[in-house]
Amino acid sequence: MHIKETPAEPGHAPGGGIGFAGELEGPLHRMEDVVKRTGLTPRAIRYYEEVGLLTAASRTAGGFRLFTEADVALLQRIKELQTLLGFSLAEIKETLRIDAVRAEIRQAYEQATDARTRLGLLDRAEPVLHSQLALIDERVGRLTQLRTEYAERLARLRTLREQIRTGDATEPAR
Amino acid sequence: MHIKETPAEPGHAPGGGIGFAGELEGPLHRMEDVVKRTGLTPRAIRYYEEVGLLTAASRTAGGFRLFTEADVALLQRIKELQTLLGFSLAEIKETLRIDAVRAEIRQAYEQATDARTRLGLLDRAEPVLHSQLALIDERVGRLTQLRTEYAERLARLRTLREQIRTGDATEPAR
DNA sequence: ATCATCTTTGACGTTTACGGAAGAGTATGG
DNA sequence: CCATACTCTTCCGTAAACGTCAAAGATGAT
Repeated sequence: MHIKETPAEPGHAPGGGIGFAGELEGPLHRMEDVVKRTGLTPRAIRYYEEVGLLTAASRTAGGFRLFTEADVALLQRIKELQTLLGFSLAEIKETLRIDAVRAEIRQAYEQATDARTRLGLLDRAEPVLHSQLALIDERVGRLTQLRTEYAERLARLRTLREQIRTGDATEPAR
Repeated sequence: MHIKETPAEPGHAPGGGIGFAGELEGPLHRMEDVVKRTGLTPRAIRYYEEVGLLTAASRTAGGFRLFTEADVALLQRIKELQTLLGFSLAEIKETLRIDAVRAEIRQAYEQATDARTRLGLLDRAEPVLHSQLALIDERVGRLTQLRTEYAERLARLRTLREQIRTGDATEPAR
């Protein structure tokens, strides 16, 4: 599954030269670039690969990792799921697995296996998507509520300040 | 700051008897009650105190912690911020610190010194509230965006399933 | 060929947020 | 007074998610 091995062309002018027809999988990026684009550290990226969040990247003849554009996107997604939703890597892995199933289904759909299998996959994928959507909704709800609180506080604070500024103090004199 | 030391009346009938006039700070709760009401563990609660999320609770003569109703509310808040918003304890601490500052300013305001002092306090409080609001807004924004993605995926997944169910395959025949 | 960077694989260290057990003391119904 | 249940502090352990060297090799530019 997944043919992805040491390619022949590692470097290929990274910075302006748009390769003419002939490339099959787009440009590949070295660790440094990916680090810059994702804001992650090399260690983190390697760790993600280690725990199976990414399929092992292809390598140069010397052993340097080469990431595809899809890898970069995946890493950005991972970071978002982590920081925005507070997902653990395990949860993220599950999420990505669902995505993979979705992609598989799309492919399988086109390559048509049997309907029962596809339905089974869909049925398993849906509740997970559902629960995640629910989780997002709940979080948005709570955050919105919290936001309202803070906004009200800010408003009151400003009102107070204005009152003081206009000399409209609670106790004018004694 | 904060007068809060070993009180004289620890037990005082916890479960039905509403104390008549005379209590100044409401009923105090033992660890077990707090645990039941918050769903937290004693260890976690002690840990929160240890890292300064709560001001150290008062104690019985023997050293048992006694929590106020405010403590319980705070613990519930902590749990919410943690599980629902995915805040780290550090972030929660910061949030609570802001709240404390706000409360302090409110007190100072009510105890009214001169107008200049009050204005100064308000001016210092505002940017903090502002940044908190901005943080929440950003989070809500990203979450909403993520939500849209998920909703779309779910919709597509359902569409696919329906297509399969109705036998509406891509290739009807060859 | 050579130097300055990068990258790799270990391997061990660190932080966060508690869990769990030990040993001792406290609270309380009977 | 006593048994039983709770609680205290202390200290060690842990799982997750990397951080941080170290030693060695790989790349790219000069």
